[in-house]
Amino acid sequence: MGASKSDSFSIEQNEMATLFKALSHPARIAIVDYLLTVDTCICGDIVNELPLAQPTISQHLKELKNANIIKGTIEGTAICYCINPDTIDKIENHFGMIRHKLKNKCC
Amino acid sequence: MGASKSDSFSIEQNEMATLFKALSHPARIAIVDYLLTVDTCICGDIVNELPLAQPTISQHLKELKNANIIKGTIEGTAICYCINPDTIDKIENHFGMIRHKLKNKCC
DNA sequence: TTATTATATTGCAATATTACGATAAACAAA
DNA sequence: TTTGTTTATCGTAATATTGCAATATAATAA
Repeated sequence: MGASKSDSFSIEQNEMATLFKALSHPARIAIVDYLLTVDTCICGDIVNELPLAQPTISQHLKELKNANIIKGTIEGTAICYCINPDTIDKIENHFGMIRHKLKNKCC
Repeated sequence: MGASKSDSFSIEQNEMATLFKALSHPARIAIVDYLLTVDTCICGDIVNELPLAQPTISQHLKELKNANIIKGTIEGTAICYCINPDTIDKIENHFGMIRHKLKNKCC
């Protein structure tokens, strides 16, 4: 088939899968890394930082934005992209839950 | 093209992307969830828990194992799969780093 | 108005993923 | 041995992802 049976899983499971999918490509990890090293949030020069064409980077940015991992605000002609700390919190909480449940396990 | 330009990114970036890709499907999130709710680690019955055929689940387990998110040890005819806490640590550390770097940002 | 600059969208080819039936492999029990 | 039980692999169809050239859009500058 190819399409995932997302109906069969919980909303929470689908949400987490969507977040991880947004982070599942090295270019998108690199974009997040870059956003974290730049002092200001003005980030139109990501194109110069990565070995990918502008449309490809625009596409990766869109996926990160759709997943709420970054947010972008228009700043004249440029766009200011930056990390959305709320989503980072969400992912951290998920792993906190995993860590908590692991405490009582045999592994 | 379709293939990602993994050569162009750092080893660390590729590693994290691989980990997130392993978690980027609701069925694999559900498998991790299930492993966390079961007291013992004997997990051959995941097939009964998820609405997917046995070969599909075997494939998802293989991907989780390749990414070191779970480990499996042979237990007679069955296989005991369980979470690999080391990999959970690795992911948590990554977000710890993100959180740390975010402290000084404008977002 | 006409550039110029920054970003997004479209369209398409190459590749990867997902799902499952059929089958194989490995092992225990009868 | 044969039978059943458990897990893995093969083959294949349906779908999704990736990357980029070409083009479009939007805002500013001249």
